[in-house]
Amino acid sequence: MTRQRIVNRPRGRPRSQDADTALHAAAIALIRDIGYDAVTMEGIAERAGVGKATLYRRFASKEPLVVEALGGIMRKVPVPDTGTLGGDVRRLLRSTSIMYEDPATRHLLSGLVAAMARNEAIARAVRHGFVATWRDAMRQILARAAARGELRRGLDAAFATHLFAGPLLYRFLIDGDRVDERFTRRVAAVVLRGIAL
Amino acid sequence: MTRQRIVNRPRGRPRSQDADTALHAAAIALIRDIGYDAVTMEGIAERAGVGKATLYRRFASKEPLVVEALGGIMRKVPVPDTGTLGGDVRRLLRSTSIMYEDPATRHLLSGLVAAMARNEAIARAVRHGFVATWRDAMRQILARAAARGELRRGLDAAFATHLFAGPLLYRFLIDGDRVDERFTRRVAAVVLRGIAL
Amino acid sequence: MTRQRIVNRPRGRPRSQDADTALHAAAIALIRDIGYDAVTMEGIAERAGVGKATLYRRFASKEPLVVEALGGIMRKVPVPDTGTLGGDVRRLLRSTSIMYEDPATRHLLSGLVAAMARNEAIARAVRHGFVATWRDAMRQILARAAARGELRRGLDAAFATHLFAGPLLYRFLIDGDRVDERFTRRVAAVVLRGIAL
Amino acid sequence: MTRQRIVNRPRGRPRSQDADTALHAAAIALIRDIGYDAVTMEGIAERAGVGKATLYRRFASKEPLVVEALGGIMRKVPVPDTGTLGGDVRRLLRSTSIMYEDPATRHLLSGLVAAMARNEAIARAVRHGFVATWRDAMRQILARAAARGELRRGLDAAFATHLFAGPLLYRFLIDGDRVDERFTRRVAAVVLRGIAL
DNA sequence: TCCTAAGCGAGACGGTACGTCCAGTCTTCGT
DNA sequence: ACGAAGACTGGACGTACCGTCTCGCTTAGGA
Repeated sequence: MTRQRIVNRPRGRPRSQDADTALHAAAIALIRDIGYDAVTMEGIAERAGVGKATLYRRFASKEPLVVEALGGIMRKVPVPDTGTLGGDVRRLLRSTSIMYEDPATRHLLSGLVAAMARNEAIARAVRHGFVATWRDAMRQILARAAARGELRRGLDAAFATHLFAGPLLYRFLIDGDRVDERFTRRVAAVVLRGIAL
Repeated sequence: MTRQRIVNRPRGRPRSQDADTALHAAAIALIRDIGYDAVTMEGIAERAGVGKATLYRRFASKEPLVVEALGGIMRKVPVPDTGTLGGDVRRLLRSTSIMYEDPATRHLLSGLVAAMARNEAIARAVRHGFVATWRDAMRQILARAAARGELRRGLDAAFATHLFAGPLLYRFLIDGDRVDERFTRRVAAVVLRGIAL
Repeated sequence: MTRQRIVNRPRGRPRSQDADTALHAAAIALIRDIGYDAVTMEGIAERAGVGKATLYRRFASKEPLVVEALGGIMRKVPVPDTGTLGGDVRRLLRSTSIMYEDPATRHLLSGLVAAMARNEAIARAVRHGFVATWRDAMRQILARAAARGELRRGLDAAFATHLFAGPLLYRFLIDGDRVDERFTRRVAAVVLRGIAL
Repeated sequence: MTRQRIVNRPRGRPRSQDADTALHAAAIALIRDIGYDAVTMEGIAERAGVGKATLYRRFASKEPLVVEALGGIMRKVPVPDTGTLGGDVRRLLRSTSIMYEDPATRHLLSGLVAAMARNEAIARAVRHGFVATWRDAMRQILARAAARGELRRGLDAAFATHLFAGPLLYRFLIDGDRVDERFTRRVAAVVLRGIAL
């Protein structure tokens, strides 16, 4: 007896991978060139050399497109392992702040936060992507510190994320200031002292 | 010789105060009803029963209008004075979180953050308004605590604002979770310990 | 054991000459349902259960398809032979007018004239089809009348067609009125008198 | 006592006469350049230098626009008065045929007939415009001929229109042939004989 | 009491982008 | 090799807003 087909075998011409790639690239390029808000679906399609129908077949609006496009850019948060809690936290905050600092991604991020604030689907996607990744990194750092006896066990990683990442977000988003190393070190120092044994 | 004009004495029919009021009200109402992004200048003018020219004579775009309209709503952050640093901070955070919680202002705030992220003029207005007010409240609290000897003098109020308000912002904006009293108390406790003498 | 598929049998190759039939039927049906202009190639293909490529392999546009589809409908103009010129003409005009009157073909005909007016290929096809047939019928009638001595020999059949069929066309196309028997009789009477010996 | 306002005083900015003129001109020009069917609303608006909204505010589709635009072109059918019925008819038919012949209006006319065949509103407009004018011309000619005793009184002008204009229409629309003077003279001769006293 | 300037609501203006639909072509899978 | 399914680019559709510009009409202060 032959194995049963999984399900829903696609019929007709399959979707072009090239079109996806071109759309992602066009979206990123346009956001950098003219800013998130000035980007239009029409402009993306044209820049990508893709018909509007093809674009709309994939993305109902520009937000999901941008989320997907950004996925390839800010996917990785390297989990540091310096041997000490303080070293790990400082390095994690710093690598995050560098992302904020990068003029290339700067506008993308603020635009993305804007989109999250208004669109629940975007918000969910980001939460399950970058945000979850960050929190997991924090969880590992805390777990190792606990294993070394630097910290009590069971400290809430989500709460630690709020404490460490919140100040950076505030400075970036509300103040519009640079999130430099001096700032991340001060945040790390104060919060680490606050959550110490 | 004729009397010198003081300055730019207005000529012609003065601007209607009613129109301003109606525009503010219409903007707020529409944001609550259909969301910040779906609000259009056209819609505001119609809802306010005001000509579009009248609207554009006052506001170049919807952001300044919304900022002004919101000014009347989130003007006051009462500066608590409980006699202890901890009490003051807990009360300040709590009153802030209540604003986040209020379903009435919730959408307004996220929409405003969205606007800040994309529009420098809005960002400036908000920074010089609500944000500055909050930081001043923090400054007073810290000063009183220092005067009581609870805290060292000269602690950076802006930095304290990042530490206290940042986690709330993160939770509100990124997680989309309720900013309840338990959360504000935990933030207050950790950060106070971190900045303690 | 191979189970027999009840429904949703995947339609593959066995459809060759059925496709033509289905396309004709779909075209006719759609013209009646939604009108000539609202008919699209896409709609015809879908209604016929035929791929668009299959459709385009047969017809470059909807006009040739419609012409071919209509061929089966308005193929025959019976050449009357009543024994007198007047009888023949009256019968020919009447049978033509009945075609105009038929609510089923009415829209098809006006749509076809519309297509002729704009598309030379359609025009040629119709001229070599229905129009030529009609003129030949007229030629036979005139020839028999001449043989009977009712009419001079060599009367131009094309011109007679203009004289007899033109008024019907005008009434049908321009006035949008019914082309009833009273009308065809009056036309026959006047024109016959005009071309009499 | 002051006179009452008539009615419905217009409010807001009045519609621009320039836009109307530009739209008419653009429609005519485009039909001549690329043919009736290839003309799009978008193209008309662009050629006229007019916003699409302005165009759609005036015309729901291109047919009414074309009808209106053509109104200015084929308004006049000069009613001939040569002193004899034959002279009048020959002149009327000839001036009509010249309109058919004019390469400028040729496409317009066939496109218009196409539109009539499919759109009742267009058909009505044309019937009450050009068609009615032509029939009235015919009526005057017949009346003068009757007054001169050349013809019996009360001959149906509409029917005469069918007889005279129908053959021209058929030749123009179905055959696609030139409607030259020889043809119009032959038609005039036969039909006049057919309706003679 | 008029005059003049700037206000007012209404709505048309030239534009841009929207999201949908269809044209005509191309690609994959299954028969 | 053919046929269905459905992807592809391209472009018009008709709508909604943008920000500007007339309209006819207040509404004030100054002459």
